[in-house]
Amino acid sequence: MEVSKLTLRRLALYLNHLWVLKENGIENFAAPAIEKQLGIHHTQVRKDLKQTGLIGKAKIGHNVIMAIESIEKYLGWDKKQNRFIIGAGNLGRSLAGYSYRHFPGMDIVALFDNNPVIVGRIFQEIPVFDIKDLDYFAQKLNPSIGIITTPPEEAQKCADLLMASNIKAIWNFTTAKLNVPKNIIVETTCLSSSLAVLSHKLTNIEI
Amino acid sequence: MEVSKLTLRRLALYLNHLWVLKENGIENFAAPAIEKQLGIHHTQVRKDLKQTGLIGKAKIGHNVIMAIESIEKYLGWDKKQNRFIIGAGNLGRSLAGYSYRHFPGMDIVALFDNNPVIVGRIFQEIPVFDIKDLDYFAQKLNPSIGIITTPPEEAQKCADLLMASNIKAIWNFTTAKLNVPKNIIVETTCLSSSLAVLSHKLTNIEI
DNA sequence: TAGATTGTTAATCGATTAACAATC
DNA sequence: TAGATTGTTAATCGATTAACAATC
Repeated sequence: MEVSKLTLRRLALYLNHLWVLKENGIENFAAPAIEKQLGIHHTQVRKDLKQTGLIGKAKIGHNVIMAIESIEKYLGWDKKQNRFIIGAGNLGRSLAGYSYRHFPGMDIVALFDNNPVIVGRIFQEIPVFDIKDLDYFAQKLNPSIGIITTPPEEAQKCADLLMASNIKAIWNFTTAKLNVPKNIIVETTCLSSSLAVLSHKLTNIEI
Repeated sequence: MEVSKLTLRRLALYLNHLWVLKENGIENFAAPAIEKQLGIHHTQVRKDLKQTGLIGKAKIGHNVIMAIESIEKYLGWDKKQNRFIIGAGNLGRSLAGYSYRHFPGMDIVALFDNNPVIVGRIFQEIPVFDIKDLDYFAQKLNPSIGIITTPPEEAQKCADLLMASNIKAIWNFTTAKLNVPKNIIVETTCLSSSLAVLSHKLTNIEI
């Protein structure tokens, strides 16, 4: 059966938490403790972990390190994968800087831009190449994901370029709706959606 | 009854789409067309719009401009509200640059940072102030939302400062779990959650 | 042992989709 | 008028929570 999107999102949250536990040298964790700390029901936590193949021990719970490995493997974050970012503006540069710590398996190897002032520069140790050379570098580095952080007007053109270079997954940070064939995976992160939730709560609390 | 978070998120998506229609001078739109373009079921679209008070006309649908106004009002995006960003790194600078076009009602009036190299500079026409002066500017500008874009280790400290300056809503872009009293509204945007969905799909399609 | 935690099944809850009469 | 679209109610679907026996 298809795993739920919501489970996948929660797995990322567990990981964030487990890394902190690991850093603090904590060996085991239990679902009821996660419920307290992250506000996710303990039964839900167990079901989510089970999806990744994890089996706990009664009274003890789960081993932190084994759980991290299991979740990372399940998400495909256990092996290095090259990623490209299209659009070397502030958002692109910001994502280029996310370290293994927060995005394991997320190795940005190149930024691309069409602005000659930016092309050739280096941000967070990642070089900015000319968008015209995307295909050349794609052949060389074989990236699995292309991340689009351009203005929305450029997004479709960038998606087309990525697909032409045989990239199968796109992480879209623009508001544009991308037109792609069914075999291409697109995940759109719309920041204004999150703001909508916050804003609405705020206006209603003030009444 | 409480409106669903999912409805609020979708309302932001409709807005993105409606702005484009408005720019193209289109007067009316219908739910079945939205379904085609955004992949959201037409019954769902009508229910969501109805939440904001919109009533359509059979055979015609809804007026684009009226719908935009209704959704913006519902989300509290119809009136100017000052916002502060804590953390003037790339992500903070990026958000500072979001225009009214994508984030109406989202007026960033100040960035704050503790890095003396950055304090005093201006990004996207927004000045960076010293975090020590947060309270002074909060009294002056009365911001409704504080946006945290610092490293996760600093996030709780920033949240405490925001609350001390009487800010009631926090948009948290870090992986840290913030400890706040119930009357404070927190919305956490976890970028790695979206990546998790994409990554998992990618690993499974390759099998 | 006693009791905390596990995994699983059943019950509940909420969200999405289907069906359909009303309407412009 | 005919037919596209509306709003609403009912049916379905899926996700969350409750209950509980098993276990370490």
